[in-house]
Amino acid sequence: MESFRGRFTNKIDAKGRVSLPAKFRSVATSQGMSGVVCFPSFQGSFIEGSGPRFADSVLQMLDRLDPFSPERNMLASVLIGDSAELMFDSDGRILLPEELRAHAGIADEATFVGLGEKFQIWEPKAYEAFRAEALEKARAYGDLLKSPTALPPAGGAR
Amino acid sequence: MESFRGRFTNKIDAKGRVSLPAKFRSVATSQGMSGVVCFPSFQGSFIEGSGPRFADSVLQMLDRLDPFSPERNMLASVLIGDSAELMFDSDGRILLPEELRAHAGIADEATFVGLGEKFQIWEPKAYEAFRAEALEKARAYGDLLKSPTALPPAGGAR
DNA sequence: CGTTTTCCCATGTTATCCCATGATGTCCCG
DNA sequence: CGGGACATCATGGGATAACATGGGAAAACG
Repeated sequence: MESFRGRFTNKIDAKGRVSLPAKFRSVATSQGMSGVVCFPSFQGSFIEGSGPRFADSVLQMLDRLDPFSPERNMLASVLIGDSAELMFDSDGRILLPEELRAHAGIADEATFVGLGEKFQIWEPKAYEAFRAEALEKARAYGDLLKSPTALPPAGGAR
Repeated sequence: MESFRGRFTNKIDAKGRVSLPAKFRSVATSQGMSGVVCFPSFQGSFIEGSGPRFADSVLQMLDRLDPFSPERNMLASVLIGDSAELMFDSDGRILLPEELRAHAGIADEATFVGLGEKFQIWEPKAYEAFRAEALEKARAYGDLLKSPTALPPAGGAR
């Protein structure tokens, strides 16, 4: 099962187009969609994106909440209301909506970060800062890596 | 169950290509992947690599965390975002990304070290130095290796 | 109509394929 | 036991394809 992996920084042209990294494109395509689903993160200034599979599971997660609860409404308005289905053109590019770009503070370059089932789109420098912090915290969170099915011996991340 | 074993030093050509040792190649292939997954170690200046089995176990571990939790986000950024899927070409070579090479200080030669479920890629001289130290430490750590048939099952994975 | 989006083509760069070479290792047969 | 004959492997280089990127023209939209 393919997943989004790796980090790529691409340019945004005058028309607002940006190449979705070829590898991401093939993941989305393998899930049966000639595009990706994107929405603003509610945790920071970046964009969350995924193929149809994860997008569907988000819907399922929402359905587990009380349909009229304020929590569900809030989450749904961001995860669904603010989301966009971005189909890639014949050259594999997508058009990032102004709103999403503004949310992430993206001007003329965008960094795509693969995270497994989903990926994120960042303003390059902002990601650089986030990553530095993540690298540090990762050590602290390392304990999570040792859980149940345990990673093979020499443990990947300590 | 095959595992990565042995040490090999190969040259990197002008295009950045390097032969994955044939034995490593067959391990990856036996796990169903015509390539390997590599990422910068956050413990030192070398590259970590593995076949799909180990890589998938990392993905599964991440899937046990809530999809939007900061923990998952940070771990995935480091473990997946910084990793690269390197498929070998028809001659069994991989193309080491500039970033990984820089992290390991690799110029025109790379040393592959098998470690069982995963392997590492080092700048030859750097590995030489590490190995000398490892040999010494191994003496002290030797006690940690308990016989599998020893009485108390030493509880879980560490 | 004017604006935005989509399609199509051009270009430079990078990655991939394909073939050649030499070195090493393996196997078989005398 | 020795000596090829042959496979495997690492390595180099030229040719080809894939990719990111820019721009013009057609099409859709309001």
